[in-house]
Amino acid sequence: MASCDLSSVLTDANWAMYQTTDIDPLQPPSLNEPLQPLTTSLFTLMPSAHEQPGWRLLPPQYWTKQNTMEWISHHVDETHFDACTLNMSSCSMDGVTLCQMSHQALVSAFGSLGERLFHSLLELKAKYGASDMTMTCDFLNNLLDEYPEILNVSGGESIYDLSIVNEHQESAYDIDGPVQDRPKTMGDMTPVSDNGYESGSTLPDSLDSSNARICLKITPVYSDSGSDSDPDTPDTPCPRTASGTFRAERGELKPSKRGRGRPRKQSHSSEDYGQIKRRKHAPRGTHLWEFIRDILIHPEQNPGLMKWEDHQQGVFKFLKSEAVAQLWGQKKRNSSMTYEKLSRAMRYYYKREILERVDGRRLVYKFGKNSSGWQHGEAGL
DNA sequence: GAGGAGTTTCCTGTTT
DNA sequence: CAAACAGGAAACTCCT
Repeated sequence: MASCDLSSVLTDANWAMYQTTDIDPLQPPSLNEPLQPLTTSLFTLMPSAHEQPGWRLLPPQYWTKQNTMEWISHHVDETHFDACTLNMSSCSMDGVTLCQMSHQALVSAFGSLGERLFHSLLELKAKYGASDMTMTCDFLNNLLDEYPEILNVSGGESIYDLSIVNEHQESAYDIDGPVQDRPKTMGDMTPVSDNGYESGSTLPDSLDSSNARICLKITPVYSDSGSDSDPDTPDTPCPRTASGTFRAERGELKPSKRGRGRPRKQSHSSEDYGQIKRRKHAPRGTHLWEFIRDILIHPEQNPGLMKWEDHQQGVFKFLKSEAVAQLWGQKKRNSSMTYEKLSRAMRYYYKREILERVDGRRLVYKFGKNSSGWQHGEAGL
């Protein structure tokens, strides 16, 4: 019963993140926090920006219940703690509540995991400090002061519009929706925020996604002015996603064939962001095939995404290929992931015999001899 | 910093 | 005709 409730809930949380079109976009995000408008809008937007969990981006006191659960899940994973022993109600608290918990309270609520959670919480509190949010906002405001063009591409946007974002939650979530469903938004977004690649790789943890989201929010402005971005500037973002949009929308922009291969990532000069330091690389996570395997062995957590065609043989099928790709993209913080790209990576596994071909069957793959962990029926347990 | 693994991105062509 | 499949090529991130 209580068994693995946590993982279910956590998965639900993940799903909520993925299924952003369905999640409570209008859910009042409990904005009791004493935040200023900019802050409020930013942090309302931030947590679902990418796969990067909100708890990594926010000070604990600003965590939502979901953030808290993600955080707990993170430690459950790291310690291989048996989540089944956890009481779900203990996990369902926001950051404010969490921060008020004593060491003893944490231990009694989470057992042996509580000790670790307590220290993690201490570290996070120390790391962010109470003023971090303010600093973040200050930085963003300074950034906007220094680079008003960020908001002024079409001459009218102001920081005020950022707070408007918060008033229109559907917009906020719109930018979170599956990329496939919002090519224009993303395409339009890229000229400013994102050089057409990973957003914010040049921004620090606490800022990158928030910044990206600001840009996301204001991007509709760019849709008509994208060409205004100075084509003479060496660093002119000419993002792939955007160029794709442009190509589709503007015949005259159709360039000669682009070169083969992955486009070179736009590099910001170090001065671009002043003192901003480059974000540390996220640790390499699970591999794609493991991600796929995990979806298969936890079908209850990923309803309708994939299914076993022949579990004994390791044959499985994508039911919602794009959704799986989006989920994978979310995990890798890559909002432009598609099934096409994912499947390319899958095909590389043939050579390594992690996967085997299943001829003549679309969306069907088979685990190969170099894969593991899918054979046993831990699924659903 | 080099080099390798594991993707990611894009492309062209083929098959279903 | 669209979607999926195949696989080459090159860029990129992360890790050792």
